[in-house]
Amino acid sequence: MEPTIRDVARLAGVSKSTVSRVLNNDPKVSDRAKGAVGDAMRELDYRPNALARGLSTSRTGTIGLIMSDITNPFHAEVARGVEDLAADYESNVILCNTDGRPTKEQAYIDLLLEKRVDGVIFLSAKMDESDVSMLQARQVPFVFAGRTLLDVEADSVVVDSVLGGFQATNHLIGLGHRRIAHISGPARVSASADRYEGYCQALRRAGIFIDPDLVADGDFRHDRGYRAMNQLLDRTTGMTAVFAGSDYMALGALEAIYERGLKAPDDIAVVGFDDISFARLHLVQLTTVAQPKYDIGAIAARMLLERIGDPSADRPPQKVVLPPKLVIRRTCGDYLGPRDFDSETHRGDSQ
Amino acid sequence: MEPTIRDVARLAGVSKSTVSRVLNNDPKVSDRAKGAVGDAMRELDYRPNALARGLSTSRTGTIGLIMSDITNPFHAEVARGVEDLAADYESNVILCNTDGRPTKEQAYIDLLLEKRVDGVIFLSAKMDESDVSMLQARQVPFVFAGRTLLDVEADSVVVDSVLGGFQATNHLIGLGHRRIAHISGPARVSASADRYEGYCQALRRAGIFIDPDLVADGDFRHDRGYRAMNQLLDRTTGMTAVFAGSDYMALGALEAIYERGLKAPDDIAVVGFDDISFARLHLVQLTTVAQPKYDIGAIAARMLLERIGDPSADRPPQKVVLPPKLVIRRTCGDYLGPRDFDSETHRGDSQ
DNA sequence: ATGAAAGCGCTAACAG
DNA sequence: CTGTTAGCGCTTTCAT
Repeated sequence: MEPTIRDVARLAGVSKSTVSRVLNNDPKVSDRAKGAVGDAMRELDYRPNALARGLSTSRTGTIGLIMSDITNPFHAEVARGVEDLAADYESNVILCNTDGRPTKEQAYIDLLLEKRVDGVIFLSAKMDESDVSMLQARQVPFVFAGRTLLDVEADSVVVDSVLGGFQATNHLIGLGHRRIAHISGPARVSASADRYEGYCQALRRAGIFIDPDLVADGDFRHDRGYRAMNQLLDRTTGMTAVFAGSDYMALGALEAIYERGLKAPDDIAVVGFDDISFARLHLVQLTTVAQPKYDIGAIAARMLLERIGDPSADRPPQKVVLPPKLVIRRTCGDYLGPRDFDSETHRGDSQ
Repeated sequence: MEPTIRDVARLAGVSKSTVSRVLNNDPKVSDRAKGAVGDAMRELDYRPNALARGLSTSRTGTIGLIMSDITNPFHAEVARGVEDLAADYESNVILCNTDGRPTKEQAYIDLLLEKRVDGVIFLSAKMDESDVSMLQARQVPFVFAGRTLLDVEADSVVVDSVLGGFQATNHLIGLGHRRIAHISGPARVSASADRYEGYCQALRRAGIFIDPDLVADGDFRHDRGYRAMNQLLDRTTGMTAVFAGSDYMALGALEAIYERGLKAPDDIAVVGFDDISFARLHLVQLTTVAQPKYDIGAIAARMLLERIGDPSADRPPQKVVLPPKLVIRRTCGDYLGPRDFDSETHRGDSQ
């Protein structure tokens, strides 16, 4: 059997309480006792039972991470940030893949509640539908990473997608493009709408007409990017650039472009969104709007763990907005107009 | 406060034991009692406390997943398999990123032991150094996914890397290539040695001299693939194909090839290993040896959970070897020689 | 079929 | 500074 606090106590010649005290390094224990207990622990290779401890403290040192799919590189990166920070706080994270299905999400929430996690982080994409009511009822803190639920009071950390869309589009405008297409993300996802909004803002500011024919619906995924680009190529004329709502779609768009014997950036300039690791490959060299993926996770985790740290401090929900960053690579081509200086600045930023 | 078994008992007018019995659906409870308890649970929105339960049963329904980095697409895919299967067994998985550092790994093992996980899955890459002695001492079952520890008796699931290396090289030989280079994986990783061994076997079988000048050292990563390819290009002559130990390195190799104005497959055919999602992109179309990533995780998890299921059954450690699968795409070019039929077969296999 | 009671391993007042 | 005593919420004999 595993040694318990009791065995340690007996071996060290003290009471369980004393052992417990050194375990939680209570200042008021004599050095003598501390030493004896330490020796005993080492000798027995004692390891406190987190279950028992959790049962009496009702803190488990575990948080849940609910996301649609860890296989998505973007999510994986965020998860990494969460995990690293949790480790700093001596907490563990339980992985929950929901595939975006509410049923699965609900089942996981139930499980996490049974395990008495200290809190949970939501990383799914949909802007509605998360049933956090159970968490609220049980007073389990939670934070949203990468999105917010408008009608729910909760911590959240997001990146400014409107700004990102603006940067991407504005960069294209700065390069001299006027007929700029957009391949949007899935409906019902706030990031989609925001990126489109940024696109519109940039166009408007430049006094460019927003042509509905220039926007095609996508869903963030590769295939739809490919199809959307083909539609655009078929239906519009004079298009010289496209801003895709995600890198995957931008990749799909590039394929469609190449398939027609066109070239990027010469014929069509392409800008993506996310900066997944493959965008960086020389083979691809995709200009894109980078999201601070790791930081999204790390900050979300920190917010959560801090709140767990002192539940008494009844601070209001915080909303952290992180800035995206334009990363200029090959697929958008070189600067054409007179504002070369600006362009250089951007380029500098991105390195 | 959270409702407990006691509250349920009181409300249902039965004893705690009875409630516990329906919780574990013990057959010998009257329907009457079962109904009353069920009602009470629903009314109170009762949710059993997994900590308390774990404390008395010493089963937590949680397993640990130790890997170097979830951000690696290959690992993420395996993790997904693990998680899905754990969910089927109503277990949760705790994510542990070690970055390959033994210190971190050790710290995590300690933590998992404190949390009293039912078992752990190792997914790191190094073939030595895992300190599983603590797990053995505590009788905590564990399995290795993607590798084995030679001197440790444990379950493991791996793919036949020798066969994979053979398939890749043999395919190239079938296409008429004779001077085939290899970019190896990191030393100390069994998969590296195995893939190289497969390469040698194929060459030997075809009666082709194994030229040391044709093999360059890599580390599975992109940059090293790029550098290794450049070295090969500089130092050797007549090379018409290269088998890279990983897709990332193959991608790097392709870059080096393109940079010199050469083409794949026309000038140099390239085959990778892993079949990460990007290999499939039209932009890349990398011929590669696919590993059943998801299955590796799923099978490892199933083995572990089955063993946890009945610890009494003292079955000997199992070693599952999964077959890799050659996926033929663009970077290896078309079949040149007379054995067109063979080639078609391969192509059929891969779809 | 059901209840009473003793634990599981730890923490947390409360005395001293 | 240290020990005693109750729990934390569940399972599990052992009676009945």
